Amino acid sequence: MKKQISRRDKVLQTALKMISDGGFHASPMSELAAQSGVAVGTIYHHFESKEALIHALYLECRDRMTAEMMNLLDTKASVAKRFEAIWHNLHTYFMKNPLEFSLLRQYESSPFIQAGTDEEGALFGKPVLDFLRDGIKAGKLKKQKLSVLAALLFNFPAAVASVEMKEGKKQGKKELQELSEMCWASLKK
Amino acid sequence: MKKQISRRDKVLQTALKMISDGGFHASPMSELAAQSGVAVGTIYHHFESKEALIHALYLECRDRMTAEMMNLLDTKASVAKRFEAIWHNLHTYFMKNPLEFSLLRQYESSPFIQAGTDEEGALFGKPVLDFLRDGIKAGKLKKQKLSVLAALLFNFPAAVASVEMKEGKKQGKKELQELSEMCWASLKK
Amino acid sequence: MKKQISRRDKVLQTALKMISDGGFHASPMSELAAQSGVAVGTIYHHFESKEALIHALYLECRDRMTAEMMNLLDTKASVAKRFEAIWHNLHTYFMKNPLEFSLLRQYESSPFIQAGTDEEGALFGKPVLDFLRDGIKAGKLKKQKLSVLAALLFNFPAAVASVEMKEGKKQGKKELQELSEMCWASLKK
Amino acid sequence: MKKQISRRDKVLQTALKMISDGGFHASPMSELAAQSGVAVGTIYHHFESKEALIHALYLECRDRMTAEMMNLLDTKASVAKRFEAIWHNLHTYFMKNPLEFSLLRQYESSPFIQAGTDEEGALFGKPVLDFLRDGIKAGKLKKQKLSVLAALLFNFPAAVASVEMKEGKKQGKKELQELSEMCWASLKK
DNA sequence: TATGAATGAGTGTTCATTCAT
DNA sequence: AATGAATGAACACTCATTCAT
Repeated sequence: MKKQISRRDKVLQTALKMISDGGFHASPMSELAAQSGVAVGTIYHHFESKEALIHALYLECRDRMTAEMMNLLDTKASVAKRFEAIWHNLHTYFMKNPLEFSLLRQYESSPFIQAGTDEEGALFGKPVLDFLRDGIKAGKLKKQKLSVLAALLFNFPAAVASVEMKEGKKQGKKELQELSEMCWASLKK
Repeated sequence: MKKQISRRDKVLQTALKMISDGGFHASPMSELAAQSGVAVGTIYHHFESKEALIHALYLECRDRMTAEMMNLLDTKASVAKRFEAIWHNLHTYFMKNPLEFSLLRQYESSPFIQAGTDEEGALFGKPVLDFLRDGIKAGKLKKQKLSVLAALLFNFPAAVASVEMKEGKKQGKKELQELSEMCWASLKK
Repeated sequence: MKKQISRRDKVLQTALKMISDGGFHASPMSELAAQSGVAVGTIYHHFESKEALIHALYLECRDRMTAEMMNLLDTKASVAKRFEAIWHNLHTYFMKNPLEFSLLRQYESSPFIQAGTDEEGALFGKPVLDFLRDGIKAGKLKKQKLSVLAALLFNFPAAVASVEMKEGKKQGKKELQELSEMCWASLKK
Repeated sequence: MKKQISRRDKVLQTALKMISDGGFHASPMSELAAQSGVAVGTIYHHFESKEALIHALYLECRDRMTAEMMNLLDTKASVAKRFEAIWHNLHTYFMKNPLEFSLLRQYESSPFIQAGTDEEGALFGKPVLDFLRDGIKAGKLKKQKLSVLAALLFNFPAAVASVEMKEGKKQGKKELQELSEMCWASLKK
């Protein structure tokens, strides 16, 4: 039982690394198998196809991201405070998990697979969407479409993290705080 | 002479369509040749490799985008006014050129090739960067790194356009105006 | 287990035939696969590349040639006697294995690959080189460089066999005996 | 008129270099044209096909070799003396013209083209064959087939030169003289 | 479950040759 | 003669997937 989980997870973990490094198409199943220490056939016992494997990986990352965003969130704090916390959580997640970040971005911007993505509310999980919905309803956030606000909430810190990674230079605490405030300035009513 | 240009351009045009539709890897050279109405060898006469072809395509899109952003810009207008114009120009470019938009996003978020991209000032051409630089110097824009401001300026309308396309529903004029202002609220000092 | 060996050997055998007939470059992998009754991918499962396959084939032929040369050799006979036996063995090998002979000559005179060839003593295996070395030491063979003597020992019967094949007419026993003696007259001290 | 000759010769000269370096198949016509400073089409004005070009090149080399072999030959000297002169001439030709040597060997041992080779007496031109024929008739050379003697006369110094080139080390004068005598010991009656 | 040899359609790329200029 | 853009069949090699063990 433990072996099964371990194998499946090892494959996903290796896949994350390979795909982040070189993209979907530079990650052949044979190589994935070799680096994971399992046989090719074994991967096909756990995932129906390469596409299914990648989709599973995407879902895992997405869920981890959502979980991280809501981490340690004081549900009684003001929308502004919670927004700030979420923003930093998200940015931190990106910076601490560059592989997952890379995968999420690749997946989002690729015409690879489109079906199934918007099934469950796209990019963010329910908790985040609820936060945004409530914020609008409470008159604290701009009255734009939920999907638009969500996209902005994702892309703002993503753009920042992307630049930091590309330039190999992290933002200072002060700049980061300001960036969080800039994003808030944009979305708040 | 005319034929040469025409062939090269036809290939680039077809490539844009194919790649936007299905991604880099769903665009075989043989198919590209067939759809372009030229022989495979002819493509290799104009581009050293598939990679070179895609890079050339990316550069063309990038330059067109930059040109569109600065279109009809009143250089004497205030930074706020010019910002607004640029924002709308960019958003309009995305909406009117979904193929180029898709390619730009794919290229940016792909681990495909990284070298050579940041050579010439990355995402935007010089005119746009000059505008941002001047805005900071004049105290009208936030004092953040140029590359960060540029990334935000790109990703904000991109996120909006992306949602519009995904949902197949254009934003209303009023919403769009507000979104432009939201972005400005974020970057202005 | 048996199947594996059989497949690999079938490929090598077919390759020998094809390459001897038409040369390296008239032997496409696809055709080799077809004539071997295996899939293209299967060849690549056994050999890293076409070059590797050819090199493996060369090494096999070389080893078979060396083995044939030393066949039934009376180690107590005089150098002259053993030389004669070796010469005839080699000539016989050439005549009985025209495909291998052709491949060896092609490989030797081709600028195809040079590295790795002289690693193990070049053209002949150790037993033959030992015979020559001992012959020199015993004062029975000319005091020339080992590699030169080896080259002569190879090329003399090779030249003879080559003419026989080209003209489609085998040498008579008497002529052959004289040719062997001619070669000995050349190398003996 | 001068231009024509010059162009044709430049092409042949470049082809000799390219083919010696990398073989027939690593010498594309386009590259040959580029390195020769002419257009591809121009080559096809002078040679019917790549094969024809290579054959022309082979014939030129063969004729130069024959001419060199008979260079400064004292027609009144003994067969032995003339043999020695021819042997050294041939060896010198090989060493001084490694490109032509390489080409001749490649051509000879390749199943590339076979027809047309034995048309005119194969490897050597008439003067050399006449010398051998006369030597046999005069009872000074072994009574073997002309083609066999010719093959031996070619391959002996060729083998020597080949080793010298492979090992990057020329033979000393004394060794060379002995080698010439070894060859003579082999062929003389 | 696990294995990995086998498959073969599909990929990027090459290159001898042609032909309009 | 000379040019070189254009052609497209042919090539070496890849890789998602299957299946007998």
